[in-house]
Amino acid sequence: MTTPPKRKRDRAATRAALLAAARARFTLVGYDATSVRDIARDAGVDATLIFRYFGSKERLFEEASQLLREPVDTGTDDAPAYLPTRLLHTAMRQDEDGTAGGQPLTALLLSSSRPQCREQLNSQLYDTYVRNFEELVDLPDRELRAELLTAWLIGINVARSIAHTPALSDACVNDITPYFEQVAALLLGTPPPGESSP
Amino acid sequence: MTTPPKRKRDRAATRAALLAAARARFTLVGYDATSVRDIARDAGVDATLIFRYFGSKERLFEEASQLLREPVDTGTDDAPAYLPTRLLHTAMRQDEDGTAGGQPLTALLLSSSRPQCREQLNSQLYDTYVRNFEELVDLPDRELRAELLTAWLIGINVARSIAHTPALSDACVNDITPYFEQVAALLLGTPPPGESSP
Amino acid sequence: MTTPPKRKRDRAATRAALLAAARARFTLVGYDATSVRDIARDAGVDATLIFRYFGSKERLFEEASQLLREPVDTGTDDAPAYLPTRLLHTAMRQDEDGTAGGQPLTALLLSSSRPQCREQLNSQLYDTYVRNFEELVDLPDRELRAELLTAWLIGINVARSIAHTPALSDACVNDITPYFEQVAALLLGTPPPGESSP
Amino acid sequence: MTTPPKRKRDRAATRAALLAAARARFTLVGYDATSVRDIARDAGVDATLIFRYFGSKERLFEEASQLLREPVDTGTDDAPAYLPTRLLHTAMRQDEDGTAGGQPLTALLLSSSRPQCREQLNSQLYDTYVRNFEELVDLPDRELRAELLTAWLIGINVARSIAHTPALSDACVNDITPYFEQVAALLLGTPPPGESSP
DNA sequence: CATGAATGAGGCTTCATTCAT
DNA sequence: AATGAATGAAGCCTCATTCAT
Repeated sequence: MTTPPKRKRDRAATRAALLAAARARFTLVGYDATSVRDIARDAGVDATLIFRYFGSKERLFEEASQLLREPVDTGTDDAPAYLPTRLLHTAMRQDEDGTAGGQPLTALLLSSSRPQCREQLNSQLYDTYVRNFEELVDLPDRELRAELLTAWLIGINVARSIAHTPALSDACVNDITPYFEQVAALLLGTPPPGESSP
Repeated sequence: MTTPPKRKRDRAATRAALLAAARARFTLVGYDATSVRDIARDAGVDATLIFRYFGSKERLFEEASQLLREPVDTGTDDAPAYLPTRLLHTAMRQDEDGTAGGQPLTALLLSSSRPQCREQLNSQLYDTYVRNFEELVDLPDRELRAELLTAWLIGINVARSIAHTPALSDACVNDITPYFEQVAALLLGTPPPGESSP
Repeated sequence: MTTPPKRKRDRAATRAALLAAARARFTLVGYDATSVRDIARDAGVDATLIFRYFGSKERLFEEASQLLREPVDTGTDDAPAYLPTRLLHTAMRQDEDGTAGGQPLTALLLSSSRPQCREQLNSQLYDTYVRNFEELVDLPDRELRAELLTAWLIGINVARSIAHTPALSDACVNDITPYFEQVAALLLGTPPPGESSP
Repeated sequence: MTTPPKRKRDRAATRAALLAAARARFTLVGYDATSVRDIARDAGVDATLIFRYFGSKERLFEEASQLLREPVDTGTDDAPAYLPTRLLHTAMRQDEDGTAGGQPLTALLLSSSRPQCREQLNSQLYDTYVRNFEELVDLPDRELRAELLTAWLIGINVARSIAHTPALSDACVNDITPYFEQVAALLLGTPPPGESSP
């Protein structure tokens, strides 16, 4: 790519650069191990601007880790059978962005020494995954089943972005989809989207 | 007796106390958020002794997370069908220990900002879980299937010890075992241990 | 009309607004605790204009505290017996101005960490009070007597604008005048203005 | 004096040195204009020790400015006529300590941009001076009379330690006592301690 | 051997000030 | 002429670590 020599005097661009750099760092090493100077250096600007634009490192983190708050189109009106698959894509979205994009889930996990992050992680997991899965279940142990499937998405994320286990790191969404759909059907008690078998 | 009232620990006991305190703290909040003074206070000794006995916080962490690595009896000679269930117990062991015991996986995850931890996490996951699962598979995508099941164990651990999702946090191993055995059978292509269905 | 809705101040008005805002802030919390952005916000203009118009915060302060220094009509030609009373009015003038006016003495006191302020405070005290009192005295210890009376005016000012002691804060000049005239007469060795006794 | 080459590894001595240095600086230029590094340099120790021994700059200030809290022997049982004189000594105590001692009143005044300091100043003034004066008065305007005399002590302090007016700065307590006793008698309506006239 | 005083590096944050638009 | 983006210095504070005692 053609890196511009210096992006200057552009509020929106600087803010975005800081946010991107923060997302990348936070996703890579978490909150504590990231210094505001690191972020600023990556963004190519002065560290003071973080406070100008975000108020504090903490608020920058909140904003950077809340990308997942994109409403997660929970299936407008197509068959609910495809909802699990769509959430799998959400949890693995990192691929499309490239590494620099930053997976909010990873960032939150790596920053979980902070109590606020644990809370945010918990509520975000519920809103994004558990709640949606739960609505599909019509069996005993609804909550447990939903959380078990959510846990799997968490684990897939960890394996890929933190532990870097080889097979899962190399796999793309389509490689995993058939397995996921089978297990989702089993846990939630729903029929799989098609009749495909891996 | 002539010994002063304040108990005078011998070298081994002090070392062990420090190690235990370190393990507990690292499991709770990870490397960065744990200070040597925290550990020393928990152990009831002076912080300097950490450097005397371990050289540095870093080496204390290495040793503490080594200790966390127990050989995991990989199924001595009983039916291999029970191996997944045994590894589920390993991943959920936290309950029996109480919080202070320290879940190796949790500690490593919370400290994953450190590159060494990632490597250790990766190799430990492989040795403990992936390798064992892999040996049970006799289908294409052996590695991927093994890692997918491992990812689930990771996720269950995270959901319980970090995110604290309600249903999974309250569940005990026996609540989860039936689901796990079904999914394991599905992913690994092995018959479930009994004919039980949840 | 073609002028944009946001009022476009002319140079003089902006300068005056900054000066007024500066005077008020400096009087309230002194030099160190006042930031240029505070002043600019109060004046409703951009902080840069402070540097454009005054060069630096320091020079703004100098000018603002110069403005505070009004010539103090040292008794044109009426009976000198009324001079102390007039100076009491000067020292308590804050009431008439309202808070925003800025009491020179208070501003200088609160900014006395700066050496320049101390000098200015010293010379201003001399010019305004000590010198005038001294000329009334025809006894030994002229200077000391004049300074003792000046010190009282300082203390009254501090009690009212900084320490906020209740009775003195609520009192108006007329409540204090009789006491002051008695003490002034005693210290300066002059007859009191009238024969009034409190 | 024979400055010790280096006072080392002595908790009490280091703490005392820091406190003395802090008192001096705070008395000289107030809270804002004093940096912890300044204090530490004056004390000849590392700035970190301020946090080790006092917790924060703020708590160091509180401790340093509370010296006046020495109970101020409010006249055990001798004639109350001597109380004003004793309080004059308190307000001028700086002489005995030398400049380095630090007058808490001065420190509080120079730090009055901080709201906490204003409160502390107010309550300390009341406890030390106003309340004691008030008890001597048996006339109307008790509170006002007491505050007026207190204001004078404040002003004398300011004139000597901040404004440095020449005559008052050179004077010692005995030079001022006769004037003070006369004025105190006048304001409080009490007979002067002896029959002395200046 | 053990205690704890001392240190230096680095973290977050705010401020006055300059420079491009 | 005026706005506000950018900067560098400095401030408070915490941490791991070393050094006397």
